[in-house]
Amino acid sequence: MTTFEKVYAAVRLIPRGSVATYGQVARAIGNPRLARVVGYALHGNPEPGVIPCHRVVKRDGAVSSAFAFGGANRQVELLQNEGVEFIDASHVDMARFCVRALPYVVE
DNA sequence: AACCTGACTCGCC
DNA sequence: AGGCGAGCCAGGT
Repeated sequence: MTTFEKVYAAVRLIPRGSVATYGQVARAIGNPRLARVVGYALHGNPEPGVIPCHRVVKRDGAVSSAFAFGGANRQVELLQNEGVEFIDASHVDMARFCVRALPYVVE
C-alpha cells in the first residue's frame, strides 16, 4: 500500500464528530514525520465525499487556510454540523474533540 | 534524473 | 516565548 493510500485509509477511520491532527494521522500510518505528506495527500483528495478531509486540522486545532474546495468556512460548517465545537472562528476545541487513539493502519 | 515546493511538526536558538 | 531550519513523500518543472 502506498503512503498516500495509507493516509486516505487513516483519515477515513476518523469517527464522525471528532477531528485528528496531521501528526496524528502520520503516526497512524507509522511515520510521525509524514505530517506534511498527509497534508499534501489530502490536497489532492482523490475521493471527495468519501475521505473526510475536513476532520483533519493542524496541531493547535486551527483549520488549514489552504482549505479552499468550497470556501474556507465550509470546513468549519461541516465540523460544527457533526457536533464539533470551536473555541473561536477557526480553532477546534482539541481538548474535547481530538480523536484520542487513531487506529493504526496496517500495510 | 535532479531540484523545488507544499493542507505540517518538532527541536534548537 | 517567538523564529528558524530540518525531515518526511509525491508530483511537477
